Amino acid sequence: MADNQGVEPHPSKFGCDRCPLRARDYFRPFSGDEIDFVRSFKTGLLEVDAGGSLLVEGDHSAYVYTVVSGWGFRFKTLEDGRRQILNYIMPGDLIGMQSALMDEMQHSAQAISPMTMCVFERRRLPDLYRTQPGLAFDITWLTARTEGVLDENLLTVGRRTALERVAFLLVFLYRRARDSGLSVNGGAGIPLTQQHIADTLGMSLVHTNKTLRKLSARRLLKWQHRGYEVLDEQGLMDLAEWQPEPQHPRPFI
Amino acid sequence: MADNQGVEPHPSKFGCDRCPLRARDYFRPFSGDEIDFVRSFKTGLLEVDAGGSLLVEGDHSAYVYTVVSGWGFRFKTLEDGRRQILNYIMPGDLIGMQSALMDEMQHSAQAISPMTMCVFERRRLPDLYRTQPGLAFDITWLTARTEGVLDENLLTVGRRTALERVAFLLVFLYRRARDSGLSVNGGAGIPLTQQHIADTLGMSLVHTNKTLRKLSARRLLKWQHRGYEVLDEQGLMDLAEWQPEPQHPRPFI
DNA sequence: CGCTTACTTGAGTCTGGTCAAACGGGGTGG
DNA sequence: CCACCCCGTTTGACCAGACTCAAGTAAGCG
Repeated sequence: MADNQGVEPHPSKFGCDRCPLRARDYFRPFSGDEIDFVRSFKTGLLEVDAGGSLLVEGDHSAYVYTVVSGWGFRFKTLEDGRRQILNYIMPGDLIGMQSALMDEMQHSAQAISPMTMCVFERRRLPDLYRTQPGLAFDITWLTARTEGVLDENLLTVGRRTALERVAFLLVFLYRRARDSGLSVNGGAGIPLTQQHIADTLGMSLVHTNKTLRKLSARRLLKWQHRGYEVLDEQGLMDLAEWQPEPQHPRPFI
Repeated sequence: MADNQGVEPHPSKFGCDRCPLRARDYFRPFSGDEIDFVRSFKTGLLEVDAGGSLLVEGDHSAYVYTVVSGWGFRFKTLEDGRRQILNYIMPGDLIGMQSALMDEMQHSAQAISPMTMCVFERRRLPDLYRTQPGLAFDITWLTARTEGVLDENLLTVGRRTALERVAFLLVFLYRRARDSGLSVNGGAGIPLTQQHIADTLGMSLVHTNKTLRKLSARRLLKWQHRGYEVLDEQGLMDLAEWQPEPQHPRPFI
């Protein structure tokens, strides 16, 4: 599983100035001053096993995290156990801001693969806003981008058909994972189960399976135990009536 | 309709120091310095008729807006016209940040009642981040709160039944409108059509109507032309398996 | 008063859900 | 090394919640 990560598995031995994320074009470069601040802001590195929980609904966490490697998802549940996956978390993502701002976490998050995250203390956030306007702007940017993803997910779950939904989710994840530096050989490196897909798209497990089979029959993708292979990226995007927004160099902290 | 607004209909005659929003406990107070900045940041006041559009998908708007009175909604559409309402916009909400950060608007927004909004130039945002960390923090706060609302909506559309969905949406809107200072006599002041509800919850118009009827039969609410009356707030919340988060004094700009 | 928009209601259909059972591969203890 | 088990996947049969179509009613507006 370690080769799913696509980034150095032990980033702890690097300072922020050698952060493995920084090496990728996908992310925006920092000024020296910013790196210095982030280094002082960072209080540790957290490693979580696959399946481990990152955030728990109702918690009052004192930390926020930036994902360095691996991936997971955010979700909410109803009392009777119905679960809705909200979005997926990949390297560069900042999580836990909600509890930092609202006191209490209103969702949970779980690791799908082993993950490592940089840990920051929330009580130092005001400090960041006071002295690092550029980074503060980045935090807003990241939050707004997540909002955009949620918008699209809502459109998907609310208005797309089952076939369109699955097509959308799988190309979307494939592209985003690729961009984030998670090594995805045609999607095969994405350790999803059909239950994840079902819970993301508001569908039942059985119907998800049948829908995947239809996509296979159309030669758009191939499902394989805990993963899939994208056979026709454009075909999937067309089916989902979706075109990705143009890329921007993406900030992170 | 003017009495739906619940705030002074011509706030243009006030400076920011007498902003009608500021009078409500619901919103957090500003420092004198902050008010001065916001006053200089504000470049005008925009009035939009009911049904008018606030933002258009694909636009590169040079402005962001704070809603002063009235209300509307954000939405996305698929090429064939299927529409998904993402969330509702009420006084105190900041809209248009997405285009400010991503260049291009990825959703549209429309007024449901007549609206007035304060207009700010996006090019001055870096200025705000540099000199007003408190306000910058507020912007992040607002963005994160919208994200929380979207999380809940996604749970609703993905995992709640039709009856639970409608119950959820209508108490949620009722409570939030009340908190924002929109005068809602039991919800009757909320000028929604059943089509709005359908498009918010990912349901068809016909089924929305039948579901509303069931809620009426249970004496939880009463629908009346372009609006509704909440008869049993707690009953609706129970049915939806939803409890609101505790209130915080809410920032705005 | 006539037009338009919003709401209602019934009939019939279908997408997607539930239930039930079985398969297959990887891991583990004997 | 093999038997067994578990988790994830697959398939079929049946059911139901939600959709579409169609038509009619009611309420505001000019």
